[in-house]
Amino acid sequence: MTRSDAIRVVLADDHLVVRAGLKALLATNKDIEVVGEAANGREALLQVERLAPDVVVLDLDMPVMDGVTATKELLKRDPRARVLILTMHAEDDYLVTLLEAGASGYLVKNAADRELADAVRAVAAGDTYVQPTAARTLARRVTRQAEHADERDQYAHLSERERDVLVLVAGGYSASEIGERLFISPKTVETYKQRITEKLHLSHRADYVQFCLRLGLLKTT
Amino acid sequence: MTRSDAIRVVLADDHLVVRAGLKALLATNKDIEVVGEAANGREALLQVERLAPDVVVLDLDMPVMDGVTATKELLKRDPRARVLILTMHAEDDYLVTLLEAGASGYLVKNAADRELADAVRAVAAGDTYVQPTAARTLARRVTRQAEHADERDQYAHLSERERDVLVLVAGGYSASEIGERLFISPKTVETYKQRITEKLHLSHRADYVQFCLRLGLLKTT
DNA sequence: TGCGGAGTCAGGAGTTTTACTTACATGTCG
DNA sequence: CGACATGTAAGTAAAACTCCTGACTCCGCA
Repeated sequence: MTRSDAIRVVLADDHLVVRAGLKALLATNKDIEVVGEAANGREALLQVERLAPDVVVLDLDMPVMDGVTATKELLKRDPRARVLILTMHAEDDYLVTLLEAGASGYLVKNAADRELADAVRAVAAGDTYVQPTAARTLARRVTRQAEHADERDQYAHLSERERDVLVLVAGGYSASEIGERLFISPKTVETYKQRITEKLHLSHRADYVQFCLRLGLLKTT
Repeated sequence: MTRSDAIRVVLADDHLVVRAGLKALLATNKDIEVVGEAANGREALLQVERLAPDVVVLDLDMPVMDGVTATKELLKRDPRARVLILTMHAEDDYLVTLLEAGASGYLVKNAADRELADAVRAVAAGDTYVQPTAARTLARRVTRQAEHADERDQYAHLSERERDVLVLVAGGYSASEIGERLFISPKTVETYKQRITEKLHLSHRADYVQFCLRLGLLKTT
C-alpha cells in the first residue's frame, strides 16, 4: 500500500465524520496517502513524530489542543513541517493568526474535492495555499482587527474605577445608581464619566454603549 | 446495489467533506444505503421528493435553506418523514426548536461510528434519537427558553414605534436624539418610553438595556 | 526629599433630560 | 357606535447631567 512517491498525510479533526470524509476524498488521488489520524492536536503531535508525514491537515477548532497551538508546536519541533488548516467558516478571525503561527495553507471545509487535493499538493510542494474567498476577507479582517485593537488599547488605559463606571454607564445606570453600587458619591461618578469621555473621545451615552458592545463588555446580569 | 431491506438515506450537508465522511461511515453498515446527497436544504427537498428515502440526514447550519426550515418543509410535504439533524455543537439553542419543528433525531458530528448508524436505525424505526449529552443540556435550555419566551412575548406585544424606541433607549440615546432619528418630537419619544415602561414593567434605563441584551436586540452599528 | 502626575473622591451652578400627566386624531374590531 | 390600541405632542416639576473647581493619596523621578 505504501508508495514512496505518494504525499504522506496525517489528518487531525475531532469529528470522526470529517476524518472519514477527508480520507475518502483524498483516497481518490493516487499521489496522496493518508497514513495517520488524530482526534485532537496532542494526538496529532504524536502521530507526526511517529510517522513524519509530508503534510499535516489540522482542524482549527479541536478540543485538548486547538489548531493554532498545534501548528506552533509542530513548527517548534520541526520548522520544515507543512501544515494545512481546515475550518468550517470562511469568515475566520484566525487566518492572520494562523499564517503568523506558520501554517502553510488554509481551507474552508466546504471546499470542492479538487481544491482539497490541490491544497495538499501545494502545501507538500512548499507553497502557501489560501483559498481565494478566505484571502478576500483577509484585508477587511486585518483592518477591523486593527480598529478594535485601538479600542482595546484605549480601554486598557483606563483605571479600574473608570472601567467599572464605563460599563455601568453603558449598561444604562444613572450616576446615582452607579454611586450606590460602587459606594461613592454620584458626583464622583460624574467625574469618572468626564475622564472616560476625554480618554476615549466619546460624548453621548450611546457612544458608551457602542464602545462596550464592540468590545463585548456588556452582559446580562 | 439497491436492496429492498436496506434503510434508504438522503444526506444534506453543505460541506463536501462531511458528506463524504457520512457516506463512508454509513457504507460500513450493510443495512443502510445512501441513495442521495444535497448541499443545502432546498436541494434536500428535491432529492427527498424524487427518492422518497426512509431517513433524511440534515445539517443544521446550511446555506440557502437551513436545517430547521428544511425540517418544517419536509414535514409539511410528508408528515411521516423522518429527519435526523446533525450539528457541530452540543450546546445548541436549536434543539428545542428542532424537536418542535418535528425532527426525530439530533446528533453531534463528533459522534462515534456506531452512534451514527444507531441513530439512523432508531429514526428509521420511528423512534426519537437524542444524544445523551445533548439531552442533558435540554432541560436547562427549555427553562431558559421559557424565561425568555415571556419576554419575547411581551416584546411582540409592543407596537412598531415602541420597539424602535425601546432599542434606541437601550442603546443609550436620549429622547431628543431618538426624536431626531425617527423624525418625531422628543416629547413623543417620552410617551413611547412611558408606554414601554408600562407594558414591560420596567423602570430605569438599565432595565431597558438588560431586556434588550437578553433578547439579543442590541447590536453594534 | 520634594515635586508633579495619575487616580480617587466630591461639591456648586447651570443646563438638559426625564417622569408624569393630559390631550387629540386615527384606525380597528366587535 | 363605542372601546381600545396607536401615533403624535405639550406642560411642569424633579432628576440627571455637564462643566468647573478643589482636596487627598500614592508613586516615580529628579
